[in-house]
Amino acid sequence: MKISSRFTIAVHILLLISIERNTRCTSEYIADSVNTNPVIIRKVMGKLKNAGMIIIHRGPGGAELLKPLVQITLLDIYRAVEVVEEGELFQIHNDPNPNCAVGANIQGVLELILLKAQDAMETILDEVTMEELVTVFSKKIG
Amino acid sequence: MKISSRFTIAVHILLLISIERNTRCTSEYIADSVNTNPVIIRKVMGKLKNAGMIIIHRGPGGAELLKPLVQITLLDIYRAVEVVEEGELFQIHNDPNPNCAVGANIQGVLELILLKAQDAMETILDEVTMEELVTVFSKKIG
DNA sequence: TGTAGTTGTAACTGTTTTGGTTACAACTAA
DNA sequence: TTAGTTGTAACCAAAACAGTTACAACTACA
Repeated sequence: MKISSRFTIAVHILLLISIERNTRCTSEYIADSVNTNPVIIRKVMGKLKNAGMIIIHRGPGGAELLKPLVQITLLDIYRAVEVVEEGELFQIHNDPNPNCAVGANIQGVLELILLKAQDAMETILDEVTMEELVTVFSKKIG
Repeated sequence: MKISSRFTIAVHILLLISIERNTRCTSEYIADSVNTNPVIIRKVMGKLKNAGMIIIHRGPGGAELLKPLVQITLLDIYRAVEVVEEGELFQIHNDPNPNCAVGANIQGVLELILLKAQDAMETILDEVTMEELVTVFSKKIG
């Protein structure tokens, strides 16, 4: 099981838009950097648009940020591309036998712990902003 | 995307074996409590056996714990049933364009953060032992 | 020594997700 | 008007998941 690469592709897209301000970032241009199909890029960008992060220009193509980089965390992107449903990282087996002491109580007991685990993971994502990522990249690129 | 219910099924199995010490926990008996097919149970139990957590009796059926409950954490079980590969919770898109500044560096930068996020999640699982879970259940059951 | 009951495993099914592709209508700046 | 782009539908192949049937191999016990 892996969390879909839609998430890292979305980060890639936002980085390109943020760093290459002078380039018209069309789906084709971005697809070449990500190394995938332009349609994949358009689908992901559509989700970023729905989340209010970017505006996409239809005729001439390209996109721009709608929010300051500091206000976009990795968690925001993760949510925007819907790679993991809220509170449902772990699939708990459904319909355990309610006539069994274990079956009747396991869902409630595990849910608490598993939500906590998911939350710990998502908190790390929430602590990283696109601002920080762009800074790291700017230094690398020089 | 969801982490396979193999994980919570494995916890369910270990709880049954731990709590119903006087019952011969065959795959059929357990399947009735989990509410699934006995073959599913046998497959998961096979993994718990491979991890050295239980011993399974072939002829008469049933299984017993091989480790003290304190020495089995939820992380141990999660690893035993192989629901998420080590350090690969997040799928990073492969082959980004190395001729692009973003494409050439994104993997390295993201990997660090995503490993940290995965680790935070798994740490929570590591903090819960089967001993604690059994205690919670014993109180509920009374 | 049979035999009943159980495990281990192979082989198959249907469903969902993922990543990718082709095709094309709708849009817009030049 | 048109060239280039977006948005979307409609596919495809591969993998993962959960489930099921079938059956050989095993073992306690009558």
